[in-house]
Amino acid sequence: MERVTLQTIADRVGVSRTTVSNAFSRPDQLKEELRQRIMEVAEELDYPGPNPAARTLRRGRAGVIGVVFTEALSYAFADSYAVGFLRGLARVAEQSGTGLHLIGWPSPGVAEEVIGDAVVDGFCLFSPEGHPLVETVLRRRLPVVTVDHPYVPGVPFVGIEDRIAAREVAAYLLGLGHRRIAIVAAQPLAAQARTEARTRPVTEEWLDVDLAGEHRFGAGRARLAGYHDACLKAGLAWEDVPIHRTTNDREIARRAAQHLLDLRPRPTAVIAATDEIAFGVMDVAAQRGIDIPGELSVVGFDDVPAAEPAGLTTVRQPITAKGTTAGRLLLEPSRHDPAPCVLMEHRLVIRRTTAPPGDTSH
Amino acid sequence: MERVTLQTIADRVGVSRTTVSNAFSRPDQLKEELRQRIMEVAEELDYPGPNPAARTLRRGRAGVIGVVFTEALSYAFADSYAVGFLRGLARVAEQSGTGLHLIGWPSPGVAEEVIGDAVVDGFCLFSPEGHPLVETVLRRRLPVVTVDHPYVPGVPFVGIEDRIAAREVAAYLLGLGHRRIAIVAAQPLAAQARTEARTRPVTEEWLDVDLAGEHRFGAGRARLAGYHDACLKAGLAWEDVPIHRTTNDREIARRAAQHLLDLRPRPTAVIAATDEIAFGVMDVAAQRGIDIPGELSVVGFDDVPAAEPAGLTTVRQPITAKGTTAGRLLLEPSRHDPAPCVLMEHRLVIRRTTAPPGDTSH
DNA sequence: CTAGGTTTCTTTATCGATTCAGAACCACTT
DNA sequence: AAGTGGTTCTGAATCGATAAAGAAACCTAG
Repeated sequence: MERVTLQTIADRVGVSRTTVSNAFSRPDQLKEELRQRIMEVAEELDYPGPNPAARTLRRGRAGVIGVVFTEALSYAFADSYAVGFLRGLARVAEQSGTGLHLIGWPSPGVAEEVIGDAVVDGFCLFSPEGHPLVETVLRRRLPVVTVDHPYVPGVPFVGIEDRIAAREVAAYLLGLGHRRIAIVAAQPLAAQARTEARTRPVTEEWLDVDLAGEHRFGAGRARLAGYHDACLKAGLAWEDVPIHRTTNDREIARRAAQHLLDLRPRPTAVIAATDEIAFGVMDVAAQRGIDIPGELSVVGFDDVPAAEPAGLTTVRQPITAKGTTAGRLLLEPSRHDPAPCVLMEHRLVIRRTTAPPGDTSH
Repeated sequence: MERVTLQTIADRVGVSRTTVSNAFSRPDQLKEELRQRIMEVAEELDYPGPNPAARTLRRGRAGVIGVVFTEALSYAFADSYAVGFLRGLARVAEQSGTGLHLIGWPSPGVAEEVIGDAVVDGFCLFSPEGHPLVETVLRRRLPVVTVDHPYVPGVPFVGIEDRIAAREVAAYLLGLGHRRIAIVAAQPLAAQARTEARTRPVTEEWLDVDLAGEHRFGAGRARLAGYHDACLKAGLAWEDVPIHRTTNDREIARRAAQHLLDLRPRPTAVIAATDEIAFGVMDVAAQRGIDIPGELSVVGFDDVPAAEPAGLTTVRQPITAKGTTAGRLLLEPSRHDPAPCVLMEHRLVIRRTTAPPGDTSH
């Protein structure tokens, strides 16, 4: 049996293809009676409706936006920060009848092809710090918005002032009196691939935080720069601050935490570059019977939903609002001339995982 | 400036359009030297790569599957059960280079159009209990897999034995000695729309649980039927069991919980049809200073990630595995003849929110 | 030196719709 | 009778690529 198309129906009813097309897409363009007849025949022939690919090709509009993650999607769905962002993005997309096409980066090469083949009207790049996919996406010459670094000239941007926020949270710990502070940085997979294995001390290259315009680098790096600023100001030698890096994943972060809590003397505080990582640190502390905040203070970053019940001191940023803003930037028809660069608010939220350094006799 | 297509490049280089196409899609079909030259010209003309819509039209394959939710996406992303499912689905999709097109149902009418226009090779219907979108999706005549009810004849299905599992969890509570049990059922929005406002006693119609083949109805209904079975067996009059229904949303569930905890005598146990709802009940209990499990036992269903830290007694079902299974069913090339109906394992997980009825003097 | 096989590129025929300009018809006015 | 304006429908052109088959050039071996 041949495939049923508009033409099949047109022939059967005895009208032109155009008229059948109108019956589906512009019912007001033809007599109700004829439309009825066409619909009946369509039903009879089991016509599945106008082919979306053909329609998209002709119209030049897909009604879908692509959301590109730089890690595997299965990771992204485990990360409440990413999910919160999607929530916001979905809200505005749905309202305008726009679909969401999610693209992850499970392994090098796969996503490149998917991006090239994605039938979309624009892309949202989620936290693509230094990732090769950025290039792939830009080559499509479609509207793009970047979320959370890097700032690409000419491309709309949504983020927060990571460096400043990081400075605040580190300053808060220092203000409590902590001096033996350890850092768990979130280094994106892409950067990691370029250097060595995980959970090893951060390389100088990646750690060269003394740079202007950190927006051109990742959020991870910007936060690190902020921690650095605060330490410097408090008179702490940056060389004395142990730093480990890890992916933004609770389980993987645990490994880094093991190393840091093995240090002697043990740090009295750990700064985690994300909440997810902070949870990993707390897991290990709990497992070893280290009291938080009595023996160890922990701070995170992001204020994901689970942070509140966990009592985690962290930096709140408007996760969902980032999504809605990014969505609006992408869907707005107006051509912004200087690409907008939206910097959202953040706030230090003090909960129960931080206290002045206490019992540290180890 | 005119748009750049394969033809533009072909003309400029002086070869046929097909050759340029091959340069992009089948590099082995032409001399490396020529390919280089074509790529150079493409670069020069700022060609964004072969148009995906045109490509899809010609190839007849999109490399994308649609995932249809029956609520707004912004809700779905707040529901860890849905997110867990997506995680599993994403895993298998990514491995085969398949994209994910998410479609929600923010308000009647919008999704229908999006579904009709979705450039996909198949659909995964997520828990579409009695939802009108099922029809819309089926009309596309593409491969479909249904997750969690209803069972549509001829359509592959993935789920668990909701009724049996629900029976178990209710029987457990009854076994502990509870007699004043209240139920918070999860009624899908679609069914709700057909009846009245939320948080009112379930209508007889929806509640007519005494039916064979509950697979044809929703998971919500199947679970209710299971609770019913257990009560009946324990000699509890079904009429005496207060039931409220609500959406699967923590916040909305709180309202239902308010009503139930206002009852005098107050129930000693609450059966929630999902964990998310159970959390809502626990929120209200905490807010009113009702001790769990001392004064009130609570059980959920699903065992979402947050259930463990919360100590919630619940029914575990393989959330992520459901996603991978659904994905495989959809991506597998083989035509299953009798549509497969995969029933996965479940298990009652007893934690800290349940105990024999204790202090109930109110 | 030629039959047969490769490699490399071209030609022709779609994929399935939408757009846009215009034809045919109708009812009314002047 | 001719002009005006609307509705309803048609035909041709187009969206941007890929598939399949064929032609030309180039090897290779007998």
